[in-house]
Amino acid sequence: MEDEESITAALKALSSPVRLQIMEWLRDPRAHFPPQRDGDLVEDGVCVNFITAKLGLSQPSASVHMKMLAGANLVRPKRIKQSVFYKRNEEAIRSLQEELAKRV
Amino acid sequence: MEDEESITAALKALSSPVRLQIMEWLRDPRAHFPPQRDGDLVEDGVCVNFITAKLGLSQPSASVHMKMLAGANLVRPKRIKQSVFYKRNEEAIRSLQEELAKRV
DNA sequence: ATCCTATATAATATAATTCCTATATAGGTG
DNA sequence: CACCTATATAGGAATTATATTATATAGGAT
Repeated sequence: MEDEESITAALKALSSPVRLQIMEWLRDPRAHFPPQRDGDLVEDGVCVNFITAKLGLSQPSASVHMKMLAGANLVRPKRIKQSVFYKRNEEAIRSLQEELAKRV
Repeated sequence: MEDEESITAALKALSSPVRLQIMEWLRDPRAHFPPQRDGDLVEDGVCVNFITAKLGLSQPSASVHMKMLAGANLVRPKRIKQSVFYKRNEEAIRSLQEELAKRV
């Protein structure tokens, strides 16, 4: 059971074409990103650096987008060495969809 | 199959607490709105006038919110006499949820 | 320590959202 | 027709979102 605030935060996070695109990419990291040295694409997540490059936005913009997705609990960050890797939070995503089915 | 634009439009429409609330009310109009003279709450939809009153916003603000929901195809307007009645578009809502399950 | 790479934060500009008041339009009623 | 009710549109103010460049911080490598 989520409160309305967390639901609208998640919906707002997803209502940007840029962030929706990121979420889609993260469903199948191996299909969309090159192999990484320091973290496994699937196990650990995708390095922000690669997401930034693929987006074609500035590094700070990408950083903020990822932070918003993380703030909505849709992805989770993991720091390895100097890099941050983002991975989908499947449980929270499922819970959002359930909550959405109840309310909308 | 919906295109990304219609999905993000729908998500944006739902990512406002006000509009999410409206969508919830419209799930069970009889539980949330008084009986109407000119149109059946369930068959025809809920009169904008009642939605406006329940929201506690100005009439133009309510009008714009409803227009956004309608623009995202989440509700459908029906004009009877001088009033407009809004009803959920269950098919489009289901289709959005399916599309969301595929992408997010 | 110095340098390099990766990410975050600050400052800023522009655009979009959300609300308001005032006004216009559309449709009935007397 | 004049008038009333219901809804939409226009214009404007405050807030939030999205992007940028410049700078700060964090961690490794030389």
